[in-house]
Amino acid sequence: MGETSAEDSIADARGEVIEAFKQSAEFYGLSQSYGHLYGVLYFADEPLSLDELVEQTGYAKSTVSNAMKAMQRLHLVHRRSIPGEGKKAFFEAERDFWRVAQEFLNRQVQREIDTMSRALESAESTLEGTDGEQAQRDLERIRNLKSMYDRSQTLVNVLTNSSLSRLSQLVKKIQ
Amino acid sequence: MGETSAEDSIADARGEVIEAFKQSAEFYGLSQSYGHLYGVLYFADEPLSLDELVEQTGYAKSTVSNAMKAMQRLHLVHRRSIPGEGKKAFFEAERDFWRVAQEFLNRQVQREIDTMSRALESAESTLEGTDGEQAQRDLERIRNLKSMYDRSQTLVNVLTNSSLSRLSQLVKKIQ
DNA sequence: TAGTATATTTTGCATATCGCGAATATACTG
DNA sequence: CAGTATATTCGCGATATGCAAAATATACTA
Repeated sequence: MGETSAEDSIADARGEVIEAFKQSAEFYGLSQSYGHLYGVLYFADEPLSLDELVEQTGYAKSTVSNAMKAMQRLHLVHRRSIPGEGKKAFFEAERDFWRVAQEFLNRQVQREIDTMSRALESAESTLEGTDGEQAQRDLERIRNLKSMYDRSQTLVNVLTNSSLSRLSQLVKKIQ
Repeated sequence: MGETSAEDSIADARGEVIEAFKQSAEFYGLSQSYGHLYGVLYFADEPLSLDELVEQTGYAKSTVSNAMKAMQRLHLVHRRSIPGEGKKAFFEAERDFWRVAQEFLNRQVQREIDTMSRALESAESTLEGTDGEQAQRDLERIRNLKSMYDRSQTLVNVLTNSSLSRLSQLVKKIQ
């Protein structure tokens, strides 16, 4: 039985976590490559360039470039330029998932809620002057939806404006 | 200028809401047809059969059948059989989104957290006996992740075990 | 301002997904 | 247990997506 070198242990440990990131990426509807690239950045000690990411993952440069663009939009990675390094771009992982979640709630989910709320308000006013049983039933269902979306809106506001520690304390209380 | 009939108003109002459902479906990574079918069921006064759904949406029966199967898995629709109607299946929308979200958290998200937690624990024990600066840095990053996933686990537990009204009250207090 | 290193876009291809109609399987009825 | 109504699966064509390699655009440097 041979000894396991520190390098091997580190590679093994990172490999396991990166594999889990790949599965998570798939779970959230992203392609596995995002999880892989995110994982490499997560363990990197300093920001990595496109070429370094290509070298460490084996993906094509275009793949990495597109992934970086997409993950920047999701606030999963940040772009940094390093003075004296020319045009070269460097990327680092956002390691605080709470920030990522807040940005997502604040932008994407907010849009979803807005779209739905507008549609519901419009449908509501369409039916408000309409008589008949069916119209009244529809109106009630629309108002139910609206009140649910209003509650969601409140929840999103709270989540995007509270710190994680504040929420953690509250969660503890509930439990 | 002609008067708008009650039927037209109802159709218009439903159309707007269903269109918003289609966009929502896309937002959550599902195909638009799911949103359309869900919307039709949302406004239906009683459970609808496959054929009725085909008639109201224009999709092929196989499309509707597959969509119902998928949405049942997501707890967005429920299957009901009506006594005396033979094999015929009827579907109704789950109108309480909070239930849908709870089921999703309880099943899918729980699995995601479990997978990641297992990977992190394994990686942690791989590195626990390893010396060296890099191993220590990795170990700390892994432990950070683990503590974040533990907090998520707590949050999921709270959300899946609390009623919406209880949570709403708390949210009001925070705000 | 020319040169060079680098990022981004485009292209082509393989693969996955969607919705459809036809074929098959299933479960109730008489 | 045969017949029939119904649901489900299968295979197809069209469309979209992901990846890699090549072409183009960009920004710094000397």
